[in-house]
Amino acid sequence: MTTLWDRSRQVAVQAILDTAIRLFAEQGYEQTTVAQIAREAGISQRSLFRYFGTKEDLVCGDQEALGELLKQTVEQQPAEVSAWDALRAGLEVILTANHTPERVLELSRLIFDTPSLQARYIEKRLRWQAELVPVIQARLGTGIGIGTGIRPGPAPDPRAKAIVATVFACVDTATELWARHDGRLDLADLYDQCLAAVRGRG
Amino acid sequence: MTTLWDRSRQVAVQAILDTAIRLFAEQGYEQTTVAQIAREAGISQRSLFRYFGTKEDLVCGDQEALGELLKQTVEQQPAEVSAWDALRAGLEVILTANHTPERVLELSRLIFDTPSLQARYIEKRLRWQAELVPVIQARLGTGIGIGTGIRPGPAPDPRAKAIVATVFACVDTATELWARHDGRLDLADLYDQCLAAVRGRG
DNA sequence: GACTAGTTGGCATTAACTGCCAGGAAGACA
DNA sequence: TGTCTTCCTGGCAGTTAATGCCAACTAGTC
Repeated sequence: MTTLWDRSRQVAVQAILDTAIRLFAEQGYEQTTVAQIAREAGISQRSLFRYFGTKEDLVCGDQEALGELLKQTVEQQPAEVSAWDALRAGLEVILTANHTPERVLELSRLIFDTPSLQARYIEKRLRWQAELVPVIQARLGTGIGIGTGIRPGPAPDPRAKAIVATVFACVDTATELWARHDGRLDLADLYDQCLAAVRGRG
Repeated sequence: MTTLWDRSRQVAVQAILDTAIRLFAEQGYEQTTVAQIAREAGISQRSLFRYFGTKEDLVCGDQEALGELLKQTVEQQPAEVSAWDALRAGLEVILTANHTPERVLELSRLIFDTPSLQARYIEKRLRWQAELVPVIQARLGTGIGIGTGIRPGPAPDPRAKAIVATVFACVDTATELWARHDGRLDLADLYDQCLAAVRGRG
């Protein structure tokens, strides 16, 4: 059941978010203070920090949910799907599950143009990666029988970690290019090109 | 000519660095304040911030020079060396040009255990990547003749960017694994394993 | 209509920085 | 050697993000 508190909270969150992104776009991220956002959104600074733990969360906040969605999608791919294809399927879902392309573009530009935001974004992304590694690890274990023995000792298997990191490197590369070209190119296309350049097929 | 000012500055920098890293290792990064570092290093807080622009620079500071070295090494590889091999050669140089392995290990652990440091470290690394992309781009242009046309218009070529990003993703993966295993594994070996997992050879 | 529980806003505080200015030490020059 | 310039240092005040605490408030409960 959706209580009035929930509703008014959602309204407040949306108002804060709209105000913040508008101000960031107008004056830049660093030049906008949290106090100003709170003032223009009609809320106290203290409450703003209760909704969004940090200023950076105003931009990269709702990525936790997205990460969860990504992980579940990858997990639910059929067993015969390769690790690469499973990850690709997950990314596909995230792309379409996103907000309006305009806002995504706006946020992407903001992130790639603001070093501190970029750092925070990467930090969140690293958490996605860490969660995905065991999923990919499992998928690798069943399918292949390479010499890289998976001993149950301290010997690590870097493959899953490397694959996940590479996929995200390509996503990043594609997204930055996409944002720098104002979204006129096809993001999935760019990603495929990146992966082709790396894996040498295509 | 090396003036006394230069010398005493180097001494001060070293003292600050030693104090900082010791304290970080003892109490953790977040739990250590800049005021404490300054006090124990016998310098004013104001001067500390003149030497190191930010607290994070105390850990990831001297990477600018390393980035330059990396770029030059890659650039100076013979023309017939592939992009991948050129990058690998550059990494090899950086590894050996590093400080003592103990300190590298200590710093790596610190970085991988502290989210904000990890993010900042990657941010610095992104700058290396950006500088390397044109170098790799040139190397790609001469050697290969794939259909991905390099038109001199707004159409971007994501290949170089993707390759560089992937190489660094593998470096990261290998370094983290290496640090987590207290440096008992061979870093170059781990890197090769990562790349093999990604490119599907080996 | 009272009671509980969750929410909000103000106040104080901390920690990372930054600008400003006075004082001091290094180096140049007579 | 004495002076003068130049650069460096330290202290102080101020800004900004972020956190803890407490009093006032308000939605949901009985």
